[in-house]
Amino acid sequence: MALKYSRQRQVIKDFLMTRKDHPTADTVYINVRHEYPNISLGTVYRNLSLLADLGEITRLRLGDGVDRFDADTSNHYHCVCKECGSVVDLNMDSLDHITQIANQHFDGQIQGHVIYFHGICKDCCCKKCSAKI
Amino acid sequence: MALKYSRQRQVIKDFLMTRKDHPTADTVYINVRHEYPNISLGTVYRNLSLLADLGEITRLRLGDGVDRFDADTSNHYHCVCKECGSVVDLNMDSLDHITQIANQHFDGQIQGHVIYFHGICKDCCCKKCSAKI
DNA sequence: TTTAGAAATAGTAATTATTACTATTTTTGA
DNA sequence: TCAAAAATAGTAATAATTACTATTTCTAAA
Repeated sequence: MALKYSRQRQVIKDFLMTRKDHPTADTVYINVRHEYPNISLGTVYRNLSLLADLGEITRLRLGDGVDRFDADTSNHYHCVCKECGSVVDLNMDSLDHITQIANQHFDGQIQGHVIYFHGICKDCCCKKCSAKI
Repeated sequence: MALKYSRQRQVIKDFLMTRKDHPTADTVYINVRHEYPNISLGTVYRNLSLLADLGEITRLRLGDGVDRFDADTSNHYHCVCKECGSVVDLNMDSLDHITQIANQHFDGQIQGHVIYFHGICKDCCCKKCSAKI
């Protein structure tokens, strides 16, 4: 039951810390293979889940059926670009008050919320503008 | 391309309108079979997607990897019970202001948001209370 | 330093939700 | 009534993820 060190887990976490684009398990797998060629996909999934359970990374579920992972565990939100599908960080204060509002309209007990935003990312906005020129 | 009537689609929608618990495609399938025994699962999926695209029902994605469907298309939120997994309606005003707040912290253009709450539903709250007596 | 047992791995198979395919049936407008 | 378009049932395929198992790695204690 005790956690043991594994080089694979370390490589997975190190890789995730270099990325700000919230990669999927498959993307982690493809990239980590560059420096650890015979790591298995199951190992990537198992360690991403383990790290998420430990709170060392965050699992993002943005409704498209694929889990994404974020090495930044600080409290922040995300925006999904409808044009390119990218997931961009949104650094803003936690919207805790909406949990309070929800509780006033609910018979049980509300403990938290999940939010993600959707729209158009900076890059796709720029592309649209220059296309109009 | 023109939409044609289908009895199966009608039965699916009629069933969904009787339910307030946001059933999954499989739950719809199992129940609709009672009155339409040889309907196929593919037909249920296709029609739920079609009805959602038409805006006649709403598709809910609550991060557990299973789509749920709601015949109530009015603007409201949902709470997922961590004890029993039920999905309960939360009738409260739309939290449009958070989209504005998010836009102030984002370089692109935010157009909307998805929220769901999690906590303990009324029934599970009651069970916990009576267990303590 | 050796070693034994626990934990982790690689590789593969299985699972689950969903979509795609196709021959047949149903719907509907002329 | 009839023909083309749309929908269906039944089956196969897909995609993401989890489970299984023999082997390897890690680590604490001798």
